[in-house]
Amino acid sequence: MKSRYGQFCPVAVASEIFAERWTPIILRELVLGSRGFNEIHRGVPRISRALLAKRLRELTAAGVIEATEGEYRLTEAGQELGEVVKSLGAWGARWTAPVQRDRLDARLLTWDMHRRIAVERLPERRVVVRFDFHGVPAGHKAPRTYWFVMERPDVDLCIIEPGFEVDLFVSADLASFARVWLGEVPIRQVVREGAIKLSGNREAVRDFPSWLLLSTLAAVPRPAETTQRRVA
Amino acid sequence: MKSRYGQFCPVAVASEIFAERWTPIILRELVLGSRGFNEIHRGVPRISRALLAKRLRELTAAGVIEATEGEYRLTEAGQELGEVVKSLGAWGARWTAPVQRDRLDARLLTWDMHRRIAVERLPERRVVVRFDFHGVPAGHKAPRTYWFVMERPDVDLCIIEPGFEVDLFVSADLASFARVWLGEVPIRQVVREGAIKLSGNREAVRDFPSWLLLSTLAAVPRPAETTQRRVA
DNA sequence: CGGTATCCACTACGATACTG
DNA sequence: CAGTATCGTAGTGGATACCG
Repeated sequence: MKSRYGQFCPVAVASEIFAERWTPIILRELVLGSRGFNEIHRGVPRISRALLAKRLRELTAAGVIEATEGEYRLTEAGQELGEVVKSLGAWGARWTAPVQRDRLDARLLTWDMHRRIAVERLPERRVVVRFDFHGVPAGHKAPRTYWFVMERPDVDLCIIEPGFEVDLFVSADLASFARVWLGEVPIRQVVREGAIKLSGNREAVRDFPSWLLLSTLAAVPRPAETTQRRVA
Repeated sequence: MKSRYGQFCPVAVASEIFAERWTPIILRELVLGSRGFNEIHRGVPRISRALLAKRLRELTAAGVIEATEGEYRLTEAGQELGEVVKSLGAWGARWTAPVQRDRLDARLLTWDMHRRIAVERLPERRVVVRFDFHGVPAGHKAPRTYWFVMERPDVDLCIIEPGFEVDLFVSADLASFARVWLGEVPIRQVVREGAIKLSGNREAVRDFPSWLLLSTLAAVPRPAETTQRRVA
């Protein structure tokens, strides 16, 4: 076992575990609650399955996760490393401009969103939402249409027509919706400006903004307007 | 500019900046106060100079550091990223066993140490300390002997005989000294056990343990004895 | 569902030498 | 001191196919 950095400094040792390609993003998935291999992969779709398996093995060997009964779980050490992932994310939310063309991916957005629905605010009956995203650069492989089938307490994400009647149609510019998701701009403002259009069942249109909890990073305070932020 | 991860998630965007090879360690040097190119390189000696220059350019482009008048400085964003470096280091101190054979490097240890001397506790006059490390695997290129020339408020690290009379001789097992440096074991205990030997001027022998401030990570609380820690 | 095996392409990196 | 230039290579990881 050769050390990448050859330093006994704990920053270097921790970096050998944490600062590998894809690893922070895999850990983010685990922090957000993914447990199965394919489930994790949905949150990191552009990693190859072979490499994902390798990274999971490495994290297991490092004692950050445990693999039992086909589930991956953060150990105690892993949960503390999860706090580092959160601070890194908070830094990104504060100091970068994450919504850029080559980063837009509707799969990821809907995958994240379906975990952040306030199920207790949903009506008792099943609610079906259909999303249509536009403003996606051509040549992108991700679908433009997604469905949420929400039946308390479950929220299922579909990429093929689920066959139920749709209660709410959401038609949105992908970049604008991503900015809403990240808390950079209030959803009602974007609806007013027309970059997000809601139609269908009257109550669903009215209540949808309250169902959607937004990213856990949406609440991160941003630097003052006067401070220079980065375009990275 | 193609995105590494193709995700607008701030964790991914921040990882594109932070979780690159060597970058956390370069940032650690900046956090600890290094400013010049060669100064930074002394704290990251195993990176090639070409790659260090490239990383510094990338960090500048990302707005994490600024290069002015031949000095690199953390920006406001960089200082906040420095907090992430510190938490990562704290995690490493808590959950890893950093002192392993292939990570020992006396250059790094002495380089870090010379920045952590309580100069205000030193005598008025110049004090010269000579370190001799043993227990280093053969084939290691780093010297075994180093000198600190301490003349308030400066502490100079030398790898060649500075020509002054030596006040204090420190002869130590490198691994043991590293453990002391990281706060894993008290210096007086290791001196008692014989893995560190102090000789020379009587007062210097007595006071040396109080001059040496230890790593900034030495004070990190470790998990309870009963909790499993990693050997990574 | 949850992976492994194989193969190949690339590129990031280290080594070395050189420059203002 | 503070880098740049050049070049060869090790190793990383993507693609594809296969398996229990």
